Amino acid sequence: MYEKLSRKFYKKNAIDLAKDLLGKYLVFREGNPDKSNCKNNLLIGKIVETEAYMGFYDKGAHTYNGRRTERTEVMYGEAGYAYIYLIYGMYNCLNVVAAEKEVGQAVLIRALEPIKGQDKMSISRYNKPLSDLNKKQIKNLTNGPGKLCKAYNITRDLNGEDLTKNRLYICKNIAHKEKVSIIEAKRIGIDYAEEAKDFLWRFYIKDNKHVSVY
DNA sequence: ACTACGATTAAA
DNA sequence: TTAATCGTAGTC
Repeated sequence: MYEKLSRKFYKKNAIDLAKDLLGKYLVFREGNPDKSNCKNNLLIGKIVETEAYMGFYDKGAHTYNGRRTERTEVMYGEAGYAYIYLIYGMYNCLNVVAAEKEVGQAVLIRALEPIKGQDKMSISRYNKPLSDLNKKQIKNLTNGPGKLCKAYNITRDLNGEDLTKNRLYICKNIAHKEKVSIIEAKRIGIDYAEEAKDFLWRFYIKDNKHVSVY
């Protein structure tokens, strides 16, 4: 019932991709993807919140004004690859590269609703089994860009990972097609971005309880 | 080489 | 409201 998104799906501007990714499923296989027992290592979360970073004219984007460095190189590459960077010296953020090559757009994955592997996520986040977590900790498993990377054990050594391959990828549910109501809001944490800080380029599923800050 | 700071989080 | 924590990017 889950079907992996194709390269073509990602080849659109970051705003459209950010909206289209809502309600899709982020899947990560820990360990060796080729092993037959890999179902035990599967982490799945529904994407409930995203932000679009639109490249050249977007003062909030790492690629603003054509800025091109070793770090941002992946953003200028082909769509459907993971751009992962370290923020505030201690948290990783996962992005999906959008649009055509050389455009420099990406979508930040801001929050997930845990679907499968919550026990593993709990260990990664709190170094404690799920049964030992309090209500707040359960709510906070994956409701932020740094939190979901911690829960999935996603770090920068997965930077540049091809999301059409078998380790980290995104699926749609073809058995159960869900209509998502999308709320548009200002992006978070880019107060320095002048006029761009007010653009409504943050998107989340209406009424979903796993969205990050309101 | 030196420095300022960030697409965040958790705790006070 | 604030500290934590270090790679990145810009400057010298």
